Amino acid sequence: MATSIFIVDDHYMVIEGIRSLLQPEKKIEWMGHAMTAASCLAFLQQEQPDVILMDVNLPDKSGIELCREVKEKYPRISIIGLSSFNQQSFIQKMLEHGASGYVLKNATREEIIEAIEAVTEGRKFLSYEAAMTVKKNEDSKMPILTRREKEVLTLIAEGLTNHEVADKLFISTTTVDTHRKNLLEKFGVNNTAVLIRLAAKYQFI
Amino acid sequence: MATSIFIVDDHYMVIEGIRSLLQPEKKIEWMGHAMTAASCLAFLQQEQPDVILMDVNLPDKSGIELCREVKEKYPRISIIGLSSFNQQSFIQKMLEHGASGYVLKNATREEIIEAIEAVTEGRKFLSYEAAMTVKKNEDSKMPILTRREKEVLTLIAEGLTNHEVADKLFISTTTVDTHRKNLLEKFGVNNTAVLIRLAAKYQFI
DNA sequence: GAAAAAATCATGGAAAAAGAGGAGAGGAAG
DNA sequence: CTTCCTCTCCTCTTTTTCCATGATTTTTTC
Repeated sequence: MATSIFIVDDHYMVIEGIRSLLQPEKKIEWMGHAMTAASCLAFLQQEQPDVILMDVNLPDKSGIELCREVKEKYPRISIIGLSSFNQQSFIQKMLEHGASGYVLKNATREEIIEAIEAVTEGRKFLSYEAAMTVKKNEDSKMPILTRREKEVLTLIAEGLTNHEVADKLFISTTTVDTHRKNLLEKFGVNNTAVLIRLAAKYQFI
Repeated sequence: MATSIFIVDDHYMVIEGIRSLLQPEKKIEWMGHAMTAASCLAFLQQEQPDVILMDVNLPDKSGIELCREVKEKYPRISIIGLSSFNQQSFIQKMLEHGASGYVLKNATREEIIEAIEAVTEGRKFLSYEAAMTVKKNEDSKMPILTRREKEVLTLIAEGLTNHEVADKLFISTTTVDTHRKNLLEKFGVNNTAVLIRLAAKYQFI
């Protein structure tokens, strides 16, 4: 029995690429595609595929949100996340919201087919590189910040001085100074410039 | 006479998608693809296509850099930038480094073909949305920096103090201070934190 | 070749951040 | 109950940045 699949991605080239890759595969039946979350949901009211390949970045809604909604209404459908960049947080969130797998857009034909097979059998599938990213980022230099440190960091990035941050958070200037020093230490840097650069890199701000 | 094209993109699905889209087109001859800047340059030593479709994000080198290199060695080749997100600075930089056009990855088949036709005729082609982005951002707040200002900004972002920057550039500390002040003024901010945040946003660093 | 822009340097002062060190209160986890 | 973490607060010194103002030389641009 063939596995029916549907794809949601706002990039025409990617849709076409996947279709072309899966064309010769007899075990896979192409049901169509949607370029927005809305049209995906509209389609699902008519027909339900076995598997949805879903981009994490959609124009009208995040793939993470769509993932949650689809799983809520149609729990039988397996969802495979699809992303061009290996952002660990997205991967994590897709899986938390019911996705069964994750493949990167530079995946090979074999990898996609393997992912589809895996999820139809109820297994999870993380493409090698995505798995590596999860791993790499875990032991990378990205520091773990406390709630307060994130608040302070955000305000620093907005240009507030220690004194202004202190006023805003109703704490002492010296406390802000301590948080700031801890931030510098956690990031392994010694001034605001590099702190903000890394914070931007790690998407804290 | 057919136009020969080559594609550089690290996403297999995109390569496959474009190939599939251009397959029926008789006027276009598919020469092959590369997934890294290095293999692209290696290919070009053997054969030169008329047009290269080039992703701005490559694993080993930025598309902007590759663009510059290719145009330097093979000025006859037209380059079309390819990107999934419409970041104005990338578009701008690709064009500054010799690209003749720019299409987004959600472009339609017609748009890609039109882009290829345009550049072979020596015209520039910016896909509608990309053009909109350029326009929108042109009258945005992105400041225009001088060569020296960019150098100073980069070093500040690396964590160097005015004194250290001065030593590195063989200029006086007061000169660095002046450049720094001008940077703050051009960005319309009043401290390093916001300066670096915006610099990161505008891809200066 | 004149005008504009960029790069260079300076003085002096106020504000802010960085560096070092210490310390107490409260909560979570073992 | 103790240990660890987070958040809080403090002093003191040094370094760095920010602000105001002005000026000379070199390079671009028209």
